Amino acid sequence: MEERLASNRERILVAARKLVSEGGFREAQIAAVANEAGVSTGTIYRYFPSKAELFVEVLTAAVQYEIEILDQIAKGPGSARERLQAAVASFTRRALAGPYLAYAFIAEPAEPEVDAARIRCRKQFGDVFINILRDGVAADEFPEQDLDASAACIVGAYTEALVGPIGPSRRGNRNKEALIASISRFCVRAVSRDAGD
Amino acid sequence: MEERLASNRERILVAARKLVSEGGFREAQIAAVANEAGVSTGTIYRYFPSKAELFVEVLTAAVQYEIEILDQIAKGPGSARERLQAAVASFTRRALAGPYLAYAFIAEPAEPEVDAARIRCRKQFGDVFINILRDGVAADEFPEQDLDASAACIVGAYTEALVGPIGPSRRGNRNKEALIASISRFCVRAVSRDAGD
DNA sequence: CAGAAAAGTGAACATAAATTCATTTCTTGA
DNA sequence: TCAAGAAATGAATTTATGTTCACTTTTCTG
Repeated sequence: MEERLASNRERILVAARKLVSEGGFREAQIAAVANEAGVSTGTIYRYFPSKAELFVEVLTAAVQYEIEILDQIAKGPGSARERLQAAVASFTRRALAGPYLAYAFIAEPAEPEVDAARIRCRKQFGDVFINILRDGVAADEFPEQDLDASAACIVGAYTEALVGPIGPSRRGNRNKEALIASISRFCVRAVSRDAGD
Repeated sequence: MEERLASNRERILVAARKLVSEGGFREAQIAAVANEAGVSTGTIYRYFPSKAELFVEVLTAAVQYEIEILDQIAKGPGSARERLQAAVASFTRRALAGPYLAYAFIAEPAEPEVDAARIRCRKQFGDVFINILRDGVAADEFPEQDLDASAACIVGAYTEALVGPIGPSRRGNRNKEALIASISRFCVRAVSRDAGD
């Protein structure tokens, strides 16, 4: 039954993502993934050629999903400022709901291949923001600025705020919506002429 | 000779820092450190109880040095805005000159102990910025804001801009001073009412 | 239903890297 | 100078983990 094949593959991916989200790449050994997925280690190698390729797929799939949502926002209606604030808030809100992606995204994995994929993904995120920023500068909503640098700073800012020492896992349950608002306001102000509030 | 003892210890630390700076924690095995320092692996264990403790010391020493410089700036003269811009520029300039610390700082090391030290260090950096921001808000230079979140965002912003896909190691030699200026302007705007330029 | 093919298994293997320790080399003080 | 203790060595050991493969179980087909 090819349903089972597909379902197994999916289960392995889900298990791998779960482990990464909970303990980073460090906790996601093949044996642990196999256990979590309810299969044997050998089975994993029937579906994925190597640990590295498995995790590249985990990472890119998660990022692809996020990128699509952000892209919708970036290409949608509203001023550049509104779209930027919406994009940052949307990402951080989902990250806080279950900080899956955020961890996978910041952790430095052992395998160079996965690391390379991570860098590519960060670039993709940056590109989404570059588009919004370009619109904003063209419409004279935002001042002239180095778009590459601003985009990288935005990605870094919200990532650190989510998983760094401030992040929800480190301190007691601070108000999540307040944190989301603080982060997105920071990012909007950072590329604007004035705070706007 | 106890001079030699101290000098050996120092050589090991320097060698470890060099390897981390060049290839991240991944490249810094005990054997490599021993080779770089010109001692045997056994000798390293005469000076450090474990690999983890060696790298905790490497990390905290490097960060301590940076923190002191930033603290000077934070406690020095000038408006909060000026001090913030100077602090960010100072850090990024040194990081670009030899991206030692920046890499050590972002890389996820294998050992949980080192990872914990990294989080603590990020917190320390954040605290420096919190002080500047608090001054600025008190003097009504900056609008009211979540200081913890802003500080984390600042640390994340410049870190990502330095070592992420934008960083000097990824693209051709863009103008370093221009990058420094872009990053620090981003951070200052992000906490200010207006861009100020 | 039998037999072939596919899928699944997990113990065994391979590899890499940290740590140890029996042995050697060096330093010091009588 | 020499013995005693400290320091250094690096091959051997341990540990951790990715990968393989001979074998078992399941599924499909004539």
